[in-house]
Amino acid sequence: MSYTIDEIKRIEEKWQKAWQDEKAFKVNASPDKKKYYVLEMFPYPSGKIHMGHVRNYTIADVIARLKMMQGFNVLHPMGYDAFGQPAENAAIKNKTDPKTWTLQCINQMREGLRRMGFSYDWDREIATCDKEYYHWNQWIFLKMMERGLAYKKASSVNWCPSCETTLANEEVIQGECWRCHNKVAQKDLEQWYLKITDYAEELLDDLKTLQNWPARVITMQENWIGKSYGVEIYFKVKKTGEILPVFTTRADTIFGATYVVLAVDHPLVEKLIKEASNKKEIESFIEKVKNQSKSDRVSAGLKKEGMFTGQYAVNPVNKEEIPIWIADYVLMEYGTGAIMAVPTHDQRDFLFAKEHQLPMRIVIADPANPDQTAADLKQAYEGDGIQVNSSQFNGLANREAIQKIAEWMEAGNMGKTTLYWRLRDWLISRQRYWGTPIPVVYCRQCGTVPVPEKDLPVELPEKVSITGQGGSPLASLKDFVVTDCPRCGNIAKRETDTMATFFDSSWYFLRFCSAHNSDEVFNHQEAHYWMPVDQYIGGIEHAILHLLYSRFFTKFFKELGLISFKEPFTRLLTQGMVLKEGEVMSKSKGNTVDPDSVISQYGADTLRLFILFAAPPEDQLEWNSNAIEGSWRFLSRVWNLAENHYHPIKGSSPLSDADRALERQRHITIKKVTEDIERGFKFNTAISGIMVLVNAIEDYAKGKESSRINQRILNESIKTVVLLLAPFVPHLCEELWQKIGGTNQMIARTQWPQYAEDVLKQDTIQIVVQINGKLRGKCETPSDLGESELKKIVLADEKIKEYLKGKTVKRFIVVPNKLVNIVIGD
RNA sequence: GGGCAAGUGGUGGAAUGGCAUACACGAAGGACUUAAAAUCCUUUGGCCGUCAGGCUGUGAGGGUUCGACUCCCUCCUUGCCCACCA
Repeated sequence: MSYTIDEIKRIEEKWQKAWQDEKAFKVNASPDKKKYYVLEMFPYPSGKIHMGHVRNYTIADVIARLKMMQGFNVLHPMGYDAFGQPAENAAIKNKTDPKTWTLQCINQMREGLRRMGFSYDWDREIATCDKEYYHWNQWIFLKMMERGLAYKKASSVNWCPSCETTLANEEVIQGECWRCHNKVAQKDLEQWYLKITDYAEELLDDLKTLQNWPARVITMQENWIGKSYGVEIYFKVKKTGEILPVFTTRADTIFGATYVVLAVDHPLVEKLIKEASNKKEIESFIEKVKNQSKSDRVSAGLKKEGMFTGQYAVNPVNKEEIPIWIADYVLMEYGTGAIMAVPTHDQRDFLFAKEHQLPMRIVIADPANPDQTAADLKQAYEGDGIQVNSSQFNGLANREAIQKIAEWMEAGNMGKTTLYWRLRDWLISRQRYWGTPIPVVYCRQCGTVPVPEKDLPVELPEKVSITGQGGSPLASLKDFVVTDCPRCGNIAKRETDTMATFFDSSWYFLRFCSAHNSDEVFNHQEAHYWMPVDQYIGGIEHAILHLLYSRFFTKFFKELGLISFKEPFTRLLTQGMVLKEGEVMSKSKGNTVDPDSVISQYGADTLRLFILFAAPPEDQLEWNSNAIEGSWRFLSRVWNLAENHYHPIKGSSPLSDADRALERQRHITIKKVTEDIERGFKFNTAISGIMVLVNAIEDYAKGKESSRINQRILNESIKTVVLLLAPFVPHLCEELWQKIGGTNQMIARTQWPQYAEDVLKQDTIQIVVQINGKLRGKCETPSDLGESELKKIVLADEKIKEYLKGKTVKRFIVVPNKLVNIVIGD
């Protein structure tokens, strides 16, 4: 048979069917076998799979298949993150309902995944919109409620006017909605939160244990959690004596505080401006700032607006009376919502002070500019220096003073050292239909009552008409809303908000361990066997959102005693984006390449090989429709080798140099491919290594190296190529293995090839000779020579002699079995 | 404004202290063919040279080293993340 697309299609369909019929990748927890759990971030089912999915899942599949061949019991499941707003939008657009639309997308997606030949245990397939799944969302929510971790509070929240729903802080990217990119507004609402802040310390500390996570993901999470040590300093309102705490990380600058600024929504503001002569003016300023969206505030940039309240505060360290202002650049969400302003040493304060002609005083002398005065400053000096104008602390290095001043203030009740976190509680209620109903009932007598576990799941009503106009459609469904109070039996109202879909995806990796268990959230033994996930693979865009939430849920399950580990994902790989003409492939840009069209032209194997070969997995990948030809050509050469040059024989014959060289190349390649994948996911160089071996086999088979061909060596080499390629291009390799493997066993269940160190060794090697660091020649020498013998051979080399004529050898540097460098002078 | 990553042929990329450009794409020339496609062979960083070979070369500049794409410092450019976080 020749290598044609029709033949490839036939082979790929044949093996996809065989894997499916035989449930080739179905696994069970068996404690006597070593396990390996490979997981990719499950897709949102929005239609067909795209190139990003292909890349993500191909990487995972190679790892899964390699581990299988290495004898591990490999769990490699797949499911769908199926709740969420796009389904509602699509339902409106296509005049259908979200469930119908979603299930149809799932079917399309599953077919796309099947066509790629991924090694999933399809018996564990889950979709979060199934009530068998969201039942357990509700159960988890109840457990959190029991422990006070799920609670409802009124607060200013992020509100996306276009999605008409609330958003978590993590879903606001640069002031915009992560999904629709519209500006996010602030709104006062009563909403459900999860107390992720209770876990801030643990979430931060345990990042240290994640040795095999990309450093930048760790850094992003650290910054997001944002632990900062500082001092809460007790200023006093002069007139009333009320305490006004401000937070600072720079206690060393306390003597330079020349005014105090409050956020416009600070609780004290109303009182402070009560008797102000320009009260009306101040109030209208407050209104204006309150109505600004976050992104407006940021884009307003350096211009800082504010007003004087007419009141003064007393600085506890020197009893100085300084004015109290309100301004747009101080945020109620962080610290105490009030700051001491030190314009000489904080750029924001500096700009504000210039704008409003407020006084300044230098308290940290810039060592490069020790005599400058506040009037000389063109900008705030934020660097280190020596304390000045700071009473008894004068002369201290400011780094030291931070600590000393904090202790002194604490001792004198002027303040206390404090810890502030940037992390906020997670807002999880959404005013949308297509999500998990929050299992809570509101009763006039009993208040907020959780739905009892035995009444779960609270089912999401179906065939609901969605308008997309304000609020959850659930609120208008009388049958849903009106219920009996589980506690007193009187008539009561159901909660009509649904859960954010990030709730669903925060624990799905545990559900895969017991995918269809209807009695419990997951089985303890099964989770104990499979978890944690050994290798997790997905996009960097989830560096904070999903990966932080999942870590939080895992810590919560540990507290419940359901699991015994602290972190869900041992190793994390974040794959790069797929680009076309330098831009990210996306539907909105219209620059997508449909995997299906590539498959019908070249087959899934070529697509898989190309996407792994074109770039390292963490880098961006530029789609090049020419370059894919190279992958096709390579596979056809492998095919021809197996078809035309593999001939079973019996017995063996002595080896020539050319035979030994090929055999050595075979072992080198096994070593390289195994290490490239395992040590750094270097699929691109692993593949290039196999290409090198194929090139060598072709030369050998064509008689380029020697006129005599040793068929046994040739056969071994071809077999090795097919085995090494099996994780990358599984369909082709299954087919070739059937022809040359000499067994009926699937290649997926065949042992990964081994290499022998002694075959890698060479009797003679080439030593690179440098003179003063420049390449000047090469010498054939026996391996493992000592310095003196090596020196003898190298210095006897004719060419080297030429270079050394009339010079003195000053040093002779040897890198064993590799290189010598002769340092010469005149 | 802060943080992180990256910068290597015409292109994707390889080499992480020791032969710069593996592997592939593209291009050029050749073989086969009536012709084309496919396939195979050869060449392919730049400059000089008929060859042998020489010089030069990894964003720019400096440093460390016998030796630097690799380590350190300064700068430039690009990408990503965070951002009035006190």
